[in-house]
Amino acid sequence: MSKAANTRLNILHKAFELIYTKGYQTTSIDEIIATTQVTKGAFYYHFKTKDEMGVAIIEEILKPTMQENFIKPTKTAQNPVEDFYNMISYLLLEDPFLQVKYGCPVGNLTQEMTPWNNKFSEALAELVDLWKTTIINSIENGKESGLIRKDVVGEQVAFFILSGYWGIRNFGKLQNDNSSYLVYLKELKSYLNGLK
Amino acid sequence: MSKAANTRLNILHKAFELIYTKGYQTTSIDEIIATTQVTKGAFYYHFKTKDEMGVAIIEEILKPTMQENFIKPTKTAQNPVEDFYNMISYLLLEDPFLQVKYGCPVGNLTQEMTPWNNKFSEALAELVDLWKTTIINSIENGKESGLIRKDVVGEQVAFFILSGYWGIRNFGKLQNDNSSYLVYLKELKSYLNGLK
DNA sequence: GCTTTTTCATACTAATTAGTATTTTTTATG
DNA sequence: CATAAAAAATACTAATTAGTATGAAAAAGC
Repeated sequence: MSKAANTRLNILHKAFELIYTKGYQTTSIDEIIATTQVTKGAFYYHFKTKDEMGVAIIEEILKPTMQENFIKPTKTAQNPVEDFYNMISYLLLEDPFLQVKYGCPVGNLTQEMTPWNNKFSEALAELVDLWKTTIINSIENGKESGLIRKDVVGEQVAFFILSGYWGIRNFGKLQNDNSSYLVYLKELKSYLNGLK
Repeated sequence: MSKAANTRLNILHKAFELIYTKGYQTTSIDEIIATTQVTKGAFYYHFKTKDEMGVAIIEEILKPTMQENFIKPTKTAQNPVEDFYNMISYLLLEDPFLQVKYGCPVGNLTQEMTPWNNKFSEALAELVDLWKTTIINSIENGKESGLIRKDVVGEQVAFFILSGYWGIRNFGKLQNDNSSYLVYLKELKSYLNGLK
């Protein structure tokens, strides 16, 4: 990787971490360049505006991460019900990057930037749609293989699961401990079993 | 109501509307006093800081509203399953103040202010706990009257319902139309029926 | 009516913000 | 090596921010 591409990625990564923990609006460019040890000239060489950087984070950091962690695994998936539970459980309890008190990066950005910034909205909507579609496909597969009831509606379940995930992430932020996660996961398991 | 108390409430109401639509951090005091037609002197007479005003909004605007709309109605509740559905459905589709594109005021504030502002966290946690407890009580009543299965765990269901609500509100913001609400509500009904 | 306290108005400050203008250094290319 | 282009460094600006200092008007108490 060229040195220039490296500084660019460095900015994106560090900025993402700051934004994840502090929020987008309250993370200043001065703060970003201070933690990246990059000057303002370099920053604005790579990004025309702060918002352009924000969208780049979504497309170049969040999207690939999601592809890798959520989309790819379902290709080799066997049992949708178990897979969904494991996916959510992993994200809530085990993912090494995500922290209870900071919530879900995608959820945070969605909450903060929509409906005021169209570029953000579009980039985030694309992400979420990708995830949603993956879940729907998984459910359809499950219906064909007989692991899921035929009358289950994939889109409904997808919205239900993802909404619950975003919501409980917000509860986690509020309470700053994962006890709510544990309670939630029990009910999620019960709900998912109802799809069989 | 005295004139002073009136200006105070006026500030709280207008500020709340601005914060609901724009977010807390991006709503400036200058903007608040401009829309309220109140001077900075008056503002800082009533509130020592912006954050103090923010907490006052939670306690003096959001809390009473929630009491009136969520807590009170359950006193005369008959069927928990139907009541939950109607409550969420009303909030999503019919409440005259709430708008799809602006999400849930409590959810928004939680997302934006936790875990960085303890005062906000505490005030919000109190609110949410109130709502949660109400749901749990309602479920216990339902279990006694035989409308809900005995093996249903109230706390789990409460978290599940509230999480879903917060989450789908975020979806609404993202898409800026209520189509996701409609899909979500169908699955919610299906889930709630499973509690019978 | 006079005084005190409450309530509000005006003008300011110091810090922070995103972004720019300009120059310098580094890298690529012939 | 020479030159051009890419990448980065420095110093600045104009606007916005929360909050303050100080004084004036309104209301309350006697």
